[in-house]
Amino acid sequence: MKIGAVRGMRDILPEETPLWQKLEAEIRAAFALYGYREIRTPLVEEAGLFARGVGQATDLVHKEMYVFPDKKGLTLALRPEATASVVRAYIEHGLYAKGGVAKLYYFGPMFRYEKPQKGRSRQFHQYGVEALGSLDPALDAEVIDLAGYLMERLGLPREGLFLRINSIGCKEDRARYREALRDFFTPRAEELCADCRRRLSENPLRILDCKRGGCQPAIRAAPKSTDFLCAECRAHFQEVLAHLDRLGTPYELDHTLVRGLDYYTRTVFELASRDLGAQDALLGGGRYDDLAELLGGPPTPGVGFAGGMERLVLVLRDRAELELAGKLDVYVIPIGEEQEVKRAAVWAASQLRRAGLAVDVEYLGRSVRKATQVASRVARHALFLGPDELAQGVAKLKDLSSGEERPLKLENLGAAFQQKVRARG
RNA sequence: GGGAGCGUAGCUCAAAGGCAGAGCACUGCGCUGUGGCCGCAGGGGUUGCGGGUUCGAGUCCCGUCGCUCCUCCCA
Repeated sequence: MKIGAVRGMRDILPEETPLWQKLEAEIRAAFALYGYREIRTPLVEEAGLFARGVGQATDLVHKEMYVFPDKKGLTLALRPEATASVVRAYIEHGLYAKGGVAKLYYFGPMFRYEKPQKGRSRQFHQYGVEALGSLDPALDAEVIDLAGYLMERLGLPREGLFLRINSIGCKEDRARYREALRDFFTPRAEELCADCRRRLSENPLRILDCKRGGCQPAIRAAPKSTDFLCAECRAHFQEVLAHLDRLGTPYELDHTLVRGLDYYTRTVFELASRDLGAQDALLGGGRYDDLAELLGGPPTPGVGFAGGMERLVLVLRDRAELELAGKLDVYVIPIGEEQEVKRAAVWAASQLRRAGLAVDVEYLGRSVRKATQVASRVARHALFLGPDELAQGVAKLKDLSSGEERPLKLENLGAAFQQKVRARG
């Protein structure tokens, strides 16, 4: 092996790209139906955007971010997620001044320096939506409904999925809750793992995320964030759930769902698959009502989610009955060594392409038999062109499913082909 | 960051210290210029990389890189 792809980053080969294209098309279509329009932001941002927006203390920023200086000494970062970029662009271009709710969606690679495993790589691809400008709990519900609709549209059975939801309240609620957790866990510190004892001082919310068996009894007994919601946040959350009930969306209240990014407020949710391993979250999101202000813009509430393409591919690959082969219309096979013939073959291919047909030419000098065999695999028709045909001004067109073969005048070749094929129905 | 397993042909995998192999794929021939089946032949490899032990290493040891999975975290 001379040189290979960088660790945690992989090539998506032509075998797989049709599935990716199909998924992208479905996702775009679903987003469009819910009123979202695409935004494309740079892959590179000032590192400070994520430090401030996502949170300096989060794993994602202080452990997993690709950071590098540019030639002028600016500290740049490959984006580890897109919400901060989208909100930055929203502020920078004054999209709030256009009034209404800004509904934006994005698509593209993200970068996190992590140890690769199933469903987790260093360059991965996310799709996501952000709805900026409204506090309405109906919008939270709509975003969650969009996530559910997307999964339906992709053919993922509802039984294989589950929606976890929680509310972590506004900034003030969270401060009170954080203190309550600290008060609760401090006397029980011996029951917690080393990581959690560290979290106790840094960010007690994250203790709830711990998956270690030893910590579970304490976590189960811990106070719930929903018991610390102010009246407004409580009403907001209840209304979100009421909408979900009305929409017929099943969900599980999960008091340990806090998510790892600092900007989240109020509603947080995760849609996970029962068919994946340890990395089972297909998409996750929530509300982030303080983010725009934190990044120097006007106070603007927002809600959205992000999903992982690779995980979608993992779940969908096996059940892809999608006929994605994509055969050529014509495979042109020049016969013999004569340059005159070869030139005519290349010319014929060019003519057919201009008539809207997908065409390739035999370039490897394989035997006619072999070339025909290849043609039958990759194309619907073979077009034979040798010295005899050239002398008569024709080529022989063979239908590779029926075996039927007919001469085709080279003059006006594209039209002749269309006529021939249509005549047969 | 911690742990476990695995790296041999394009792909899937054999070779348990002694000649690096099979199936599939690829190319040619049987069939001179026409596919699907069958038969025959052929091309292919620094056994991930580097070191060590040994008369001899794909095999044992050390290191390194990569992959897979778990933990952690998250999409």
